[in-house]
Amino acid sequence: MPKVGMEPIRKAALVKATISEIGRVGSLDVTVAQIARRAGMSSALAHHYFGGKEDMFLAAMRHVLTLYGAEVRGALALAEGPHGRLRAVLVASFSAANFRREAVGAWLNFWVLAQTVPQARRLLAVYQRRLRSNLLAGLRPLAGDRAEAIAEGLGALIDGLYLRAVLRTGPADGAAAVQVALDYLDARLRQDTVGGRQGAVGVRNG
Amino acid sequence: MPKVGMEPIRKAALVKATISEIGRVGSLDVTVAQIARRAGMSSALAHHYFGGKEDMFLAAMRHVLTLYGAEVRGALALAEGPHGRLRAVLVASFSAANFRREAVGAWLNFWVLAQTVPQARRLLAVYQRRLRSNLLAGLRPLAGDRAEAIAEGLGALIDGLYLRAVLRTGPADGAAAVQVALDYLDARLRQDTVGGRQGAVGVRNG
DNA sequence: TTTTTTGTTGATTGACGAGTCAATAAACTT
DNA sequence: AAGTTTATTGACTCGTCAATCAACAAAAAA
Repeated sequence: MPKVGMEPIRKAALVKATISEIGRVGSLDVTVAQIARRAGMSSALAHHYFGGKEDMFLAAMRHVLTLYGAEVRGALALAEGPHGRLRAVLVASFSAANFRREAVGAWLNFWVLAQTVPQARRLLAVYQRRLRSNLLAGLRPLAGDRAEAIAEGLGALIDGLYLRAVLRTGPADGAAAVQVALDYLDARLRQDTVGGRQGAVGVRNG
Repeated sequence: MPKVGMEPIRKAALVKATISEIGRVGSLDVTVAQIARRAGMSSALAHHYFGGKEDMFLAAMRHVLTLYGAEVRGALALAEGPHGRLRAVLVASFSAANFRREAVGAWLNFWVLAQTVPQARRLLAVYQRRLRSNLLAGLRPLAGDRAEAIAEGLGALIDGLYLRAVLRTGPADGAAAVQVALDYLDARLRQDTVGGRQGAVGVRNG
């Protein structure tokens, strides 16, 4: 059977299997054997192609991140104007592909991984920077110097919506999540046009 | 040495040690031996007082949740008016005690646990319901029928801010988090008073 | 055709960890 | 004093799993 040029195919299969298994089990407590089996090969082969389990995790994370990045870029290419670009980022973030249970579960566990594995932390930092920069690009023309603050809140809100999707029992509702994010955005931008400084909730005292 | 009435003391020590170790290691991959050692006893004794590792996790989770609930209740007792109550919930959520690295790290891992352990999921659901209800109590007088939507967003935002605190290297800045949440609140409430239906970002087309 | 490179796996190793048990001892009861 | 309950641990069992290895097979290069 040994055909040649298997390496990329097997690696890709392992990456996919890693994400699947993490999503299925709901934690990083997946064995290499489990992953390998789902990818249709022996555990020894998995070890052959990747240095070890951690490398598989990192490769899986990179893959999820790459897919996400590609989707955002694609949506951004078609978007017009600051509003359109912001919408695009949000829609892509909660697209069916990125917001499905499996991916979200994997995402949560990457967060856990990032607490201890510097490589993972770096990858997550890359994602955050990219998200922030994408948001800022759309926000600056609309909110000026308040763009930074809005972007920070919006970024956190997106992460929070992901987090909450993990717990929901049914299938994740991307459209609803987008709506929540858009409502936030709408409110913050409107706030700017109104122009008052004093917050209705007493923002500055306390 | 065997004094009598040790049970509650040992259990409490184990619960605290569990939280500490999860926070320190950054994952649920803590051994019973580690927890027991930090609590100053043998692993056999830990097994004696708790049925198993999972029970320790759940007890730890319950404890964190209890502390959080107590802090919120305390803050709420002093608060006046809807604005004050909302502020109180936010300030308590990001108080030094609840927002310290250790607790936040534990929190993240409870989320992971909730993916597979029904008990854990139920506990988390309790927290979410309570938070939601606290927020709604403050929001309804201020935002009427839009309270639900605002509460949902605010809840997700809070969770997201927790999530992001996990990744930050320095000490968590609770005051900054509160500010972000208040800005959100301020914007959403103001939005109401302005009264327009059509979103500035094109909220309804999609 | 020999050699080398690439693909592939079953079997094994070595470590680690959850949970159990038997044994010891202090305190409380009768 | 004898018996019972509570506290406590070292040692052990049993399972699991990451990682390695030796061996085999096919393709490519020499």
